[in-house]
Amino acid sequence: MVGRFSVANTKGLPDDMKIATWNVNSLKVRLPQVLNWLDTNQPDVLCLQETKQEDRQFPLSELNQAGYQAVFSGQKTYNGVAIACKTEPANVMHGLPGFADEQKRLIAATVRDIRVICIYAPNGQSVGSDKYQYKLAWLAALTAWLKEELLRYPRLVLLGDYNIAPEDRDVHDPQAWAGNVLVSELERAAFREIEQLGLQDSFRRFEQPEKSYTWWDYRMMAFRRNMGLRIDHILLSAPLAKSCTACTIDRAPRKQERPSDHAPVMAELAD
DNA sequence: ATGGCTTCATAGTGAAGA
Repeated sequence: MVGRFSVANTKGLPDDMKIATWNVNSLKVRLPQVLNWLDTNQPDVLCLQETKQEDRQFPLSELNQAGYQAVFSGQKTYNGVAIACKTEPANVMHGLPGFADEQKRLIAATVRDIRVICIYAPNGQSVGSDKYQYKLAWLAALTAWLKEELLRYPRLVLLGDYNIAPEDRDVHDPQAWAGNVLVSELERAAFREIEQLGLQDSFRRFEQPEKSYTWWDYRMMAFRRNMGLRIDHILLSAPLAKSCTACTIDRAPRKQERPSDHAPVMAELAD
């Protein structure tokens, strides 16, 4: 499909879109890997989470040199989200409307004709904790807002670190994790509510290897033993899901020196 | 075994992540 051009496309851009997400666990530390990954994979859009840096530190010129524009919403130490894209982003929005929050967890922009929403959902720490309640409230506010956003932008992708493994097959050891944060029934119900808005998990639209995960603990040699969770997702509205030709997890960066604990996920769209 | 590792922070008796 690469290199296909449509008559209607006056900018001469291909109709294909590669849209990716990666929790980098500090953009400062991971920038060389991010630039390398962009160079190798050439996505049209890369959403980043846990950039962990204030906006004035954001490596905009490095990304520009790599051929990407970027919008970002960061803070010191924690959280932080960004969208890097090859074309001009429009209608940029920071945070969840109506949800007062110091934590930088959402940024949205229109790239070409697609509404891109980059999220870093709260971790929740432990079931029943204050942070767990905050996670559920954040997800509820996200879902309520998405309902309107989908009316404004029918071609919409919601991607990022959801901090939810939707099903037992997304968990390396479902018995050990049962009832834990990231897999608890209320979190999974919140994920299904998002799906019920008409957003489809692009990864599950295709045949996938068993035991496919996007996050592995740094400890216990968890990556080598594939003790992981699938918690990073790319959800597509119906018009985009129809044109999705692939969704893959790229484990290669997790094998490198000083990796993020998350792997990138990428979806490919074709008209 | 509530640990293990990594980051950012500060110099802790660390905090948080997932």
